[in-house]
Amino acid sequence: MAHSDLLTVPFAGAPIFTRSRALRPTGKVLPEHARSHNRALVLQTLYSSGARSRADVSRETGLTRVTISDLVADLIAEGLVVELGQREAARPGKPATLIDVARDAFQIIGLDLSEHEVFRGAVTALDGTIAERIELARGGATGEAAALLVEQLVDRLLALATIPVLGIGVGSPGVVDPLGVVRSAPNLGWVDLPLQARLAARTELPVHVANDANVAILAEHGETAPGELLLIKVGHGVGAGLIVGGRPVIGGGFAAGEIGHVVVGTDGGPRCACGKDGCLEAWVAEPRLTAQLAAVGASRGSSVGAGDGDTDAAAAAARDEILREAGRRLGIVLAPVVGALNLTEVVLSGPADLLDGAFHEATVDTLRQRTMAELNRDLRLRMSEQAEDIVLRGAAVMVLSGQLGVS
Amino acid sequence: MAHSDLLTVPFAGAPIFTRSRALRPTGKVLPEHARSHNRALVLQTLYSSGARSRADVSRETGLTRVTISDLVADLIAEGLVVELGQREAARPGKPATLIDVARDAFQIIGLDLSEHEVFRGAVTALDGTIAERIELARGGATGEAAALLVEQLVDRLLALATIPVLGIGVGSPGVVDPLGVVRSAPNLGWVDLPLQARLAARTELPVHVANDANVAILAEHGETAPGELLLIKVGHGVGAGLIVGGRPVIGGGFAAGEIGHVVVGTDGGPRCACGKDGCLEAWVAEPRLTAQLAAVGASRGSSVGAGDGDTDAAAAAARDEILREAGRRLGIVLAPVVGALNLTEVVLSGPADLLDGAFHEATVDTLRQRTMAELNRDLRLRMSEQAEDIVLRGAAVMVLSGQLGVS
DNA sequence: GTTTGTTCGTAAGGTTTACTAACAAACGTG
DNA sequence: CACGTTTGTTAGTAAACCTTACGAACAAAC
Repeated sequence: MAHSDLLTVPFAGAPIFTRSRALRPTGKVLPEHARSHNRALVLQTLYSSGARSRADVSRETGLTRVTISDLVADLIAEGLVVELGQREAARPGKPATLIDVARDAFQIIGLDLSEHEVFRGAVTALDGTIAERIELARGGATGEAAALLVEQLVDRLLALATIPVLGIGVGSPGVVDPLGVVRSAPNLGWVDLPLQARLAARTELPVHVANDANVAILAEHGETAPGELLLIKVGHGVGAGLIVGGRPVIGGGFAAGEIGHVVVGTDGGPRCACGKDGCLEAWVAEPRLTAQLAAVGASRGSSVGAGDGDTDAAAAAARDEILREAGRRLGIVLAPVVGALNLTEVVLSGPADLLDGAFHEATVDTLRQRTMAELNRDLRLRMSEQAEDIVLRGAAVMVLSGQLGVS
Repeated sequence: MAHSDLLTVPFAGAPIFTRSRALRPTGKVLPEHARSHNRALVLQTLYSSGARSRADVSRETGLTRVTISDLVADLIAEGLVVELGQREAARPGKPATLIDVARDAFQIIGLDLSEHEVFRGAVTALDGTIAERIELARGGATGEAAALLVEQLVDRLLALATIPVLGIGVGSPGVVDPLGVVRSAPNLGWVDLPLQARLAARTELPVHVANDANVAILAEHGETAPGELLLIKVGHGVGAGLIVGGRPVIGGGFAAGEIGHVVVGTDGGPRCACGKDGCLEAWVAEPRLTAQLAAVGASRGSSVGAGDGDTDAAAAAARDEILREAGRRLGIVLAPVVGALNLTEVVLSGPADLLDGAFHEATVDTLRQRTMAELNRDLRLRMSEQAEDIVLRGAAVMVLSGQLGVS
């Protein structure tokens, strides 16, 4: 009973439910809402499975061919789906007319405001492929100046779009509420900035704004789609995005994933900018790591120099030790989260040259040592393969998901 | 747009969503499913608001009076709702006919298998009020013997029920999957025990089985119903129940909340039965605490003795220190979870004489010290008011929720 | 005592939605 | 070339909720 994920089916004596359904029905549901859901289901099916016939979609969704035809007619009329002509394959019966999401009819604009020095933006295809890219040096701008910079970035991206834009997705640092108000972003000096409303008013397009890590996890989730996923985003700060039960976690105060200032361990640690000792961010944020590495002389990137072998080896060992300790600290903080949520997959996103070696290993080892082995046997910790575009691509997914019900 | 919690509404150019909707539509939705949802909505409204007229329900739900009348007619025919006669109040207009959930027409059977020495069970009213109660000494029974004991308990409870039984709810220790198979419960020696199926076949009633802490949190959630809630259940072991985004968290391996064997801090700790040092359970499980308290001579419960004042005061101080340290350890483990999920409410369940003083204070203090103050300002940590019946009452809620869509 | 306005619950009819049944078109196969 | 298969559409039906309308019952005002 797949639909029980979405609707309660509360007959006395009815089959037992999966417990994934809503505990409290929140409002009425009309037949037209069911139709909207089925529309999204069709788009979802086409988007993830590629070009199909109406009959194929019917078989995959369980809806009848008639209903699919009807839904598809609406979608074609709206320009969201296109007919691609007849299927080539040699099969008995009337040849199928292939249909697909109108992948080339819309572009998406994505913004990544999470980096310290630059605001990044891109025009992408529906699948997240980046067509155009702009970086705008922030130059330390904060408050209204930073907001104006964002608007300028959007304007320039819109000018680069060659076809209609489906919507704008923004990954911002800080705490962002569901209405797209940046409640608090210390680095940018934003407090209660109605970014969604500002951009929507300016562009007259659908705009979605969310926390950068929560946006990034959408890019990751689009690929494998497990029910439980945690993404750790290491950059100027440390943030997390969470998907639990297949849904993004927002948090009671809209601050889910703000894990950077949780204290690690019980043995002190470096003094953090927030005043506490041993915050996760004080251990593993990028600036701190690079500074530490520089201090031991193992320069980041290529450590090739004129030094002799011994020095090189010693430097490499010192470098590994620093990264291993940082990875260990991340594992210490994650262990309770992994245990409590019984997570199956954790993804690391950030500079690969820092995270992808000793750091990664230490985090895995620490997680395994500090959680119950039998329960978390199939826990996977991996590096994100999305590199620096993860927020931009996640922003595209956010728009796609929000506007079409597709991911 | 309250319905967007349950159904996607994916028009291009449609209003911005709350992000609480499903990311991936999981299956088709038919009008009849909408009807089921609305049925549950009516029951929910009546259950939580008490006796109302059809017109009242119409106003509260947003459905028309006609539709409510139709749904209520069905529910009355099935015996789930009853008419109570006319409203007394002096108001203009035709007097309303009050209707309510048939609170006296069904009982629920709840089982709590989480205690070490006894299996507890109860016959409750729909609201969780306990009508009859049975405790069965386990006597160290494990495996099939323990399963037979559960069946015996159910039989005896069914015999005590005076009216039809809506269903059976079971809170079991260990890992329980959504189909009610106890995947693993070391204390009871259960591995892949299909408890739900066995009891359902034996009684021909709807049966719901879940982990004890996940059941307990339903009892707590019924009262305040915030979106995010964490319950820590301290007993022979330590377990947690989680509600995130209004939904119970199950976990990728169905082991969400199994936090007892997560290692606390970075300074070692007592050796745990699982072989690791410093597991949460080794710090704060009830047997360990009582043993420690006994060792310093501050006997649990009344510490009144023949000793002089100084000794008493010293013993009390030692006792407080033990509890404070345990509470601190709990706070250390919870801080990352609270931070990552941005939880608003944490509930402690267990022996109040252990948890409700220094322990509680230390946990709160530690949580505040180790998380970001601004984000978790409105975090509340409180003792459960449900005492020992929390699992039994949660089991009733689980049945109510599963069978009627009501909580 | 009558009138007026309000409220309740129901009845009738319409719209939306997805279903079943049936069919024409188009193709491969024997 | 006849036949079976597959596709997509047409036609009709059932379910679910809506709007509109109405009788019944009551309070308040006259």
